[in-house]
Amino acid sequence: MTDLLDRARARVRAAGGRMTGQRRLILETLTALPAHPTAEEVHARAARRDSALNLSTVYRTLHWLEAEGLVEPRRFRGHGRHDHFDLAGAHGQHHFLCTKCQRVLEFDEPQVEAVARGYARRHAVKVHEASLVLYGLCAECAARRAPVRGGSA
Amino acid sequence: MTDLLDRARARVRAAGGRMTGQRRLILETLTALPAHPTAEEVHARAARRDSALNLSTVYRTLHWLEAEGLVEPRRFRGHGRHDHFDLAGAHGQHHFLCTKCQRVLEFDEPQVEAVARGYARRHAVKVHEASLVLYGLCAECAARRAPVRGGSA
DNA sequence: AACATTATTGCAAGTAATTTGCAAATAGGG
DNA sequence: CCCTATTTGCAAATTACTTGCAATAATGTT
Ligand SMILES: [Mn+2]
Ligand SMILES: [Mn+2]
Ligand SMILES: [Zn+2]
Ligand SMILES: [Zn+2]
Repeated sequence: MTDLLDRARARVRAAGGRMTGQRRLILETLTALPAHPTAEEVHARAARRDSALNLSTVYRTLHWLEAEGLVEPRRFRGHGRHDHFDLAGAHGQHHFLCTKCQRVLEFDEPQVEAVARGYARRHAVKVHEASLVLYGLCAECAARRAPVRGGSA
Repeated sequence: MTDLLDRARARVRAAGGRMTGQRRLILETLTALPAHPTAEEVHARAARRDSALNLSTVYRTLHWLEAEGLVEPRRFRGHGRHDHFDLAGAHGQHHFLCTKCQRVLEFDEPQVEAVARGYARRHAVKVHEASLVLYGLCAECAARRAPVRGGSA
């Protein structure tokens, strides 16, 4: 978990940048929070430790982490127009999104990488990342919608 | 292609709605345009035939089509924060996005549906749609970046 | 340890891409 | 042709960031 902080520290130095208290705090917050938090969520949680932390600093840090490949931004249908930020490597790479309750579940699936490699070879392109999103009904919503055979009427 | 217009007409009637000239125009524009146009692009093209058409009408129609399952909204990294709208069924279901030139290529890949079915069974969820996005360098950008073995120096 | 240098931050104002309220327009049934 | 609920055009509002700038503060230097 401090692995992220270490990697970030290395990138900062390599670029002649500075490891500030805000960056440290945001990095720690990112590892403490559940998957794909929004900038607001990162800010709200981090502000519990430093109430002076500004939301724009959170955005700037998130974008810097994205440029360094340590964080991956995501957008989900039905979640308004805000971005979500996932720590690269942590949690699953793919997502299942319930179109009824908007719940987002993460998962990994090696087969997807195989599909990506196949596409890359056939089209002479390089693929650095593959992201699969499945849309449907989660177990609970599916059960509530198709209530046992025979219905409740 | 008028297939879309017919399906739309059916949904309109079913909901006690009206098939206006604007809706007809937007539907025709959608089938005439290349894949995943933005609302602005749909508006610009449709306005060539009806300069009074308002952008908000385009948005309203696009969202109505989305609710009817005839159009699927997409967001791509590196494309600012605007939405793109794909006709359901037309073009490929999956996308390759060049992170250098931002080009977006569409493709189909049956294996992805297989992955989706597997996930659905193992997690007791229903999957209605699967969307794979590959990020990398397109053939041209890859060639320009890795210029033959030996380099140009 | 104090200094100098310049990356980073906080704050406020600005922007892009929609979204919404509302009065005027009109599709379609009678 | 009328009626009237559905749509539209227009303008104002909103969301989710993004940016300019003066004040701060992290690091290398003395
Ligand atoms: Mn969300
Ligand atoms: Mn675009
Ligand atoms: Zn659900
Ligand atoms: Zn390219």
